[in-house]
Amino acid sequence: MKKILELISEEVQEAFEQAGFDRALGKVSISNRPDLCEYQCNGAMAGAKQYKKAPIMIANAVVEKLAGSKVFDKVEAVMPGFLNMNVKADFLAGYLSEMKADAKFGIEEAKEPQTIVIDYGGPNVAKPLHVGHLRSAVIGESVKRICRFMGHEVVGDIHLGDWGLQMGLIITELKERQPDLIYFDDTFTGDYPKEAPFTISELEEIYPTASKKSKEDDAYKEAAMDATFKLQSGVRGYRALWKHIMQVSVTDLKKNYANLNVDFDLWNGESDVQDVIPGMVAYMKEEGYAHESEGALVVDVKEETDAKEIPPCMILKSDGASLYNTTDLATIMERMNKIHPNHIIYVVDKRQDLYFEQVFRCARKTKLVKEDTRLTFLGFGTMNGKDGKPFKTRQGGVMRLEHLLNDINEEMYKKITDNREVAEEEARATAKIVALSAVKYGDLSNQASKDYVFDIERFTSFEGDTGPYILYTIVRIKSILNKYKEQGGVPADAKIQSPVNESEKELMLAITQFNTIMNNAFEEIAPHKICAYIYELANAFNHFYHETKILVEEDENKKAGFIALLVLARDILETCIDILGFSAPEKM
RNA sequence: GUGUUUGUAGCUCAGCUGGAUAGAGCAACGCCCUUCUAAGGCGUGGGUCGGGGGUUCGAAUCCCUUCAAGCACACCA
Repeated sequence: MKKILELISEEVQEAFEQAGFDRALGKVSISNRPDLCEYQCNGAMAGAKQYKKAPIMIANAVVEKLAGSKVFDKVEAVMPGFLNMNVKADFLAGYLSEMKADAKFGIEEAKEPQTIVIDYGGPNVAKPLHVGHLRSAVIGESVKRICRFMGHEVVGDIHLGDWGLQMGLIITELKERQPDLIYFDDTFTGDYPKEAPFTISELEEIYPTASKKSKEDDAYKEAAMDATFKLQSGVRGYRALWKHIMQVSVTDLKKNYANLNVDFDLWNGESDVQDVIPGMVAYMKEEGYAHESEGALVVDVKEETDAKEIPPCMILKSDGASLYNTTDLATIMERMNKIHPNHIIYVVDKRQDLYFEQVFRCARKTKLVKEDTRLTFLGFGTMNGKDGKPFKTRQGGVMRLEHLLNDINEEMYKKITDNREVAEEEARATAKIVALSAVKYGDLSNQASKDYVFDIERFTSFEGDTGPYILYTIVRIKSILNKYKEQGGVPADAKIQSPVNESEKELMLAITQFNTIMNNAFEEIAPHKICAYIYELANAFNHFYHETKILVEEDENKKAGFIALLVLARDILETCIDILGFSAPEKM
């Protein structure tokens, strides 16, 4: 269904045309002076030059044509030429009724659904997730849900760092510790054990140890590089160990991501494209895209319009080894072949901006992607501590994601039990739900591209622009609806009525924005717009709640109208938070 | 050095495809619970939109310039 602004604009555009002016001038927007009106149109001022008329003259002429409109309650021309209008109560009620009857509250799904791949620039295996992985997961998950809600096909790929030296390091360290493992016996031809010879916590300790040793000990580093080479050339025992590392890591990663309510359709990684790299490199050479430079194989990607020199995109290092670029390009090629995406969105740290610019240009130049395939770099900013510097533990180390989440759960639990008597188990469960809203809302309510300050105290507060405040509002609505049911009412049967007071009308107006907001959030890939919207909606509800006695209303018709509005408000709020990637409890 | 991003209230942030008096939240202060969750609501104070030019009937928003901070700049990812 049409957005309310479209409906209103059409009405005003018609009036502009009837008055002898260009239709296009009749575009209506939400009023930026809510004290004066609900909607405004500035077209009269924009058209003044073109028609050599004073703006107010044009505005007056349009007002005249709008007399008797079925949409507007009030239309007036104000100096110097603003058109101010309020909509009729029954028009508004009619619009909301339509929204309520629609499965997606008025959102029209894309007529030509696109296939969108989201690349989370995933974590490295065998390393615990840390706070740096939070944003990619949280933002990516939300972007995925926004796109899906708008009717597109989305494939989320975690894209693990599962190849290269880090794997060689782990294997080397394992060999130091357990040289007798059959994986290191070249003469062994039987089946390797199913169980990995290490646990996740050992693995998490092995990598940093090995990494440190390799920096201090050249022979060790040599050994690690050799192990990497053996792994990559397919030595059986090494491959088997690699599989164990992968299996143990991925199991752990899945558990951690599940706690964040984040999941991926594909658990691909760098290792998945190794087989296609030689073919891709050969292709780039044959077609003359790639050439040698300082011993390395590169593709030039600079353009005349560049304000600054963009270095070439390196395909192979001078020792012939592949690197991140190679893998990413090969991944693009594979995706084009297997998934045929219209659009690939990379949700990665914004510091990789230049790097991705190179990769994208290279992919276009070498025709790995079709001309109309969109490649988007959705770079996100750093998560800082209260001091404005990158978030660290109290000791100054990197904070593990698991610990961060535990801290917040704990904080939330404390708040919940401080506030009222709740059974232990229920308090824990509620704390977990609310804590997740705190983290995700805290992150998503900021523009993705900006750095932001992670402040547990602020995020977990029930006051202000926070996740818990949104949940509290939803729970409040649910509570009223439950009481209504206890009284014998059936919320689902209630019909929207015309608003009976100002705060109800304001709530209704806020609800009508859903369609516009979702479209904007999708177009601009901007989850923070949804946060801003639900905050406004929650405020509108709370205001209405305080002005209006709902359950004690004696006029049953009016009461049903309130209830219908609450049902719609709840559904839209819950839809929005679901799109943001969290949910509301029944009680809190 | 080059490029790039950011600079809005004491703090954390919206607003940036130009429109009327620049908005929220937190913090401060003051009201509102015999009434559907007061984990709430209402209100008050607080701003050279980094500075300076320009374009425009109109600029936080567009352009130029300047200052400050962050980040990036081919064999890491």
